[in-house]
Amino acid sequence: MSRPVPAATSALRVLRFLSSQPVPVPATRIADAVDLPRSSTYHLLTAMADEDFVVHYPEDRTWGMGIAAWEVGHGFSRQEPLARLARIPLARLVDTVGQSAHLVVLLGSEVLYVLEERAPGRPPLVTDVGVRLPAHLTASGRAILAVLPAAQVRALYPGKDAFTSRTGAGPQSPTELRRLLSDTRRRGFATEDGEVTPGFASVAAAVEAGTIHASVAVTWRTRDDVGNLVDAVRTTAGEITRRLRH
Amino acid sequence: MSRPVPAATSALRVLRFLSSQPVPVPATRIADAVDLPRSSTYHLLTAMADEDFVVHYPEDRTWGMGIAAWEVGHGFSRQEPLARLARIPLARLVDTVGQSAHLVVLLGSEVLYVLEERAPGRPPLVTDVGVRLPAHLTASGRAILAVLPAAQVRALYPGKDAFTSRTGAGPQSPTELRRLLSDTRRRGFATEDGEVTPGFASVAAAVEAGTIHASVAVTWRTRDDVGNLVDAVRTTAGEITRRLRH
DNA sequence: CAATGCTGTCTCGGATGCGAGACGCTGGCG
DNA sequence: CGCCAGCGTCTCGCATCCGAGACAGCATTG
Repeated sequence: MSRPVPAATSALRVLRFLSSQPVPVPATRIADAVDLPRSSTYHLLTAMADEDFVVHYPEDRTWGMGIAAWEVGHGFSRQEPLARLARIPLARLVDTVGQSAHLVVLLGSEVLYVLEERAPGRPPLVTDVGVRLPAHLTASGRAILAVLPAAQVRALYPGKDAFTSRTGAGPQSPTELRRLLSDTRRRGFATEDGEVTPGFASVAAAVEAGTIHASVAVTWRTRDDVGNLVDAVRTTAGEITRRLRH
Repeated sequence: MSRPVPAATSALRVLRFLSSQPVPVPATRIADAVDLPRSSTYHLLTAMADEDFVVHYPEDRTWGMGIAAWEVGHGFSRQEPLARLARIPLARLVDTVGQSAHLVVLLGSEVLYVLEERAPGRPPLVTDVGVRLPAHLTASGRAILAVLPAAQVRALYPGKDAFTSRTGAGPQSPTELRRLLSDTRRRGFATEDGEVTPGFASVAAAVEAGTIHASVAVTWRTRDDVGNLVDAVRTTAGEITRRLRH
């Protein structure tokens, strides 16, 4: 087994904690969150500030994210094949259907929004990039779950307790989820209507390439009249899949 | 003076190095880049992988950025007032003028692209988010430099050597730059035509709020006929400035 | 003005993380 | 096939980093 390297681990945890906060926070809060002694926290924060990963705002005695953290995040997008290759097809999809689209990956039983392309005139970023949502409530998540082996879905949703809900709608038990996913498989795409945000609906199709579990989705206002989006979404998912396989 | 916390510093340097690489790299390259002993590098990488900041690809023996690094980057965007507040005005600007727009901040004598809104039908991301370019060549950079005190501009561009060029165009000396910036100040906006990418031109206006040095720009293909963009760009810059001041 | 709570700095001794180095493994190449 | 370069793992002893705690500055409160 490998050595712990606690200082490095703490630094990374501080970064993660800070990134989850909407605004800069006092040092004591960081120390509590990361479970680190006071003095070590200050030493650590100072070192991180030297590297521009955190910024100290002396006037209001808080610490926040630094520019280097931001650059690192975008380094990931450049390096990650999925984000790199999906960008252009996703932009084309938005131009074709005139609605906002996004790309998500599965992270445990949640989906993480990795790319978003806003359609002109729409309020930007309904579901913001970087946000996580329960997979079983989103069209994107359902599209991914539908192509996973049944055993893996069972492991992610062991019982009724695993089923949170935002609006009361959506599956409430493993049985309901199983039925939903088998419908999805039969149709070849996933849907969601008002289960994430009332008044908005989505369709999604999975991107399959080896170990990568992702999906493409388009979201629109329910009251808008949208044409047939399904084919465009499936085509885009297919194209991203093809690109990932070279 | 503060204690070094070398393990944390090394971890951050590894992150920074990895984020600058277009693809995952072998461990030895990382060890060289960060100037760390081999065995320590492996311990560090393992610890970072445990926290999902890096990923090990055993099949091709390389290490790349992990999902946590990405999340941290987007935490910054959420936390940073500039990125948070500029998002919506920038989207409106793109809808108004029908061309791609972006927001940059000054970092030394370079500009860093922080936000980008693509216009429909345009190839996405001419100048990608996260990219740095020499400030004196871009409209965005010139807009910022034009509102800085002369002494600060002199400090950033001490002599002829500071003036790199991509296409041969652009200022080559402190004198030329000074004239360019005084023109910019008189006009109230900055321009650039083919000096970053041949065939593309931009206009930019500065965002001024205390210590923040940023600007908004619109870029278009020279051969396209675009109407009067200047007013829209200046209005947007003004609105972001107002939002930053509450 | 005194009291209080909180932030940031500094010191110092002991535990412990760190780096040198050896070893086994694998895949590429002649 | 045999060789070799480079990758990943492991051990071990010493130097060094870490954490307890004391202290000083600065608000805010009564």
